[in-house]
Amino acid sequence: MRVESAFEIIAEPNRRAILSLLISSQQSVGEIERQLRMPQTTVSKHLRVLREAGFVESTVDAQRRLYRLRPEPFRELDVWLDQFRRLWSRHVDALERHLDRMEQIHSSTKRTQTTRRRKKK
Amino acid sequence: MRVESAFEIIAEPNRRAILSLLISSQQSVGEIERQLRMPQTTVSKHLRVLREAGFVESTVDAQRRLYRLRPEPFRELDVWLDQFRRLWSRHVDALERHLDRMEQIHSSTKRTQTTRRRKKK
DNA sequence: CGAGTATATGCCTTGACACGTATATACCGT
DNA sequence: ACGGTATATACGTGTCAAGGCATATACTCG
Repeated sequence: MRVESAFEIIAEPNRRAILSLLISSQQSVGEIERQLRMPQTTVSKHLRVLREAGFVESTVDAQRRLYRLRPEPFRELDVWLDQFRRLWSRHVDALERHLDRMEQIHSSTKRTQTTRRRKKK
Repeated sequence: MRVESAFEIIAEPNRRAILSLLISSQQSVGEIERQLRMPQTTVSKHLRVLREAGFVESTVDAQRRLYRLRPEPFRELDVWLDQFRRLWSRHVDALERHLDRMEQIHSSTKRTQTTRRRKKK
């Protein structure tokens, strides 16, 4: 059982689809299979990978297994991504400043129904 | 030039290392090479992938190329991850409720230096 | 122009992984 | 206990990408 990083896990499109499916509520393998039009063995294998990586957990319900999300690995991803958050917020600020200036420049002329910018906090 | 999803790009550990390096400031290929102790061709190839995926951009400085981060792909990742954000905040809430109850139960007994929970919004 | 430096690219090998097919395991209702 | 349903696993195969090595390109300085 290899220890793969959360990043490698979510690199696979089908796995991301499964994860997104599970947001609404827990699902059985068969339900996932039908909704994603994916062979059962494929679904089961991806679920295994997801389970071993901690993205999902399952409980037994008769002959079904119900899979649901677990938060931890998502947190890990978020922590990593957080390093870069300054990056795009800075960028958005710059964009807003730019738009504000444009608005200012044109404010004397025609006042169109431009959506109001909210002021920076 | 294949169009790979941002997820596949960041699945590679060396690429994540490069991205993290570039947070502080733009760097030349040689600087990256030295800091990450990675062969130059490897660095160049990863940079190519990162550039084609929009994670970085470069400018020419004599015979050097300076690479710096671009925000867009990170945004895309954040948007995806955002779907799951309810998940772990819900989880934290549940934990807080639990701890609150524990505190309540033990409030009559010993009042330890447990870090105060902030009240839920 | 020639040597040196910085970076990019092409080819090849190897390993990982996603998928299909077949099969095993487990639980249900009758 | 048996047939049916639900899920997991084993094996073989094709694909693709990362890395090593060699080489190409481009710029600089003397």
